[in-house]
Amino acid sequence: MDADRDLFKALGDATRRVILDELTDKDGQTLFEIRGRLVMKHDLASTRQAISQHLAVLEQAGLVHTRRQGRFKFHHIDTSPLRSIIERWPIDREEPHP
Amino acid sequence: MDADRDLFKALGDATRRVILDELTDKDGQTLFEIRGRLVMKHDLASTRQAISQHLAVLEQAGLVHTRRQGRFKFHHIDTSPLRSIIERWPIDREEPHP
DNA sequence: TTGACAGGCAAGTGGCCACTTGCCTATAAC
DNA sequence: GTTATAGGCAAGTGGCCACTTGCCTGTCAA
Repeated sequence: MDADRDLFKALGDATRRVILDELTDKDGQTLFEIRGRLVMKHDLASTRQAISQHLAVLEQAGLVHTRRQGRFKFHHIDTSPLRSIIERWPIDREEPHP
Repeated sequence: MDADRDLFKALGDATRRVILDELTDKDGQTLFEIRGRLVMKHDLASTRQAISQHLAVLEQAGLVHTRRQGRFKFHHIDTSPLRSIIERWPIDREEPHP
């Protein structure tokens, strides 16, 4: 229940959106890989714990699926929940000359 | 700047999402019309002020445009900002048989 | 088996945000 | 003019949430 609440809550944070960006750029990263990218490319000095919690929120929203392998946990993006947004509020066709 | 911050903040509240639903159903409503619909159809006993503030947030996000006429102010939905979402994180093509 | 590495659990804290409350402006009907 | 209607401005408050902190579990190499 409350699937859209989880979805929009997940999208509501800027750091989580950047995480989705990085997973779009390179899917299947570990927590530490993601953290490295946030620091390098986005000057986001987040704690490991903070990012871990962000990933949990993204997973609950169905935007990220995880896969365990040994002591690694790989994170995979899934954009299909976003479809509910454009289905709920259809986007007007682009009109070339208004 | 921070256009997407405004956008996702606007979408982050359940009442605002219902307001977008109602404007999708019937565009160009006044504040009191919207309030009436929230009470009737969604059992949301919100104050006029609360809804007014919600509409301001939606307007700042570009999801709602307003038009004044006499003492009335009509609210029009604009879903085009939503396009940035699916452009940012492309939605995978639906695969009929995985 | 001992240490390093990848990740998890849980309590505490500070800031943002939704909502209320009270008062005010403007248009229109009587 | 007087009254009702439609909406606005601004300060105060409570709750949720991002983030930290401290400690713990599990995997692999040496």
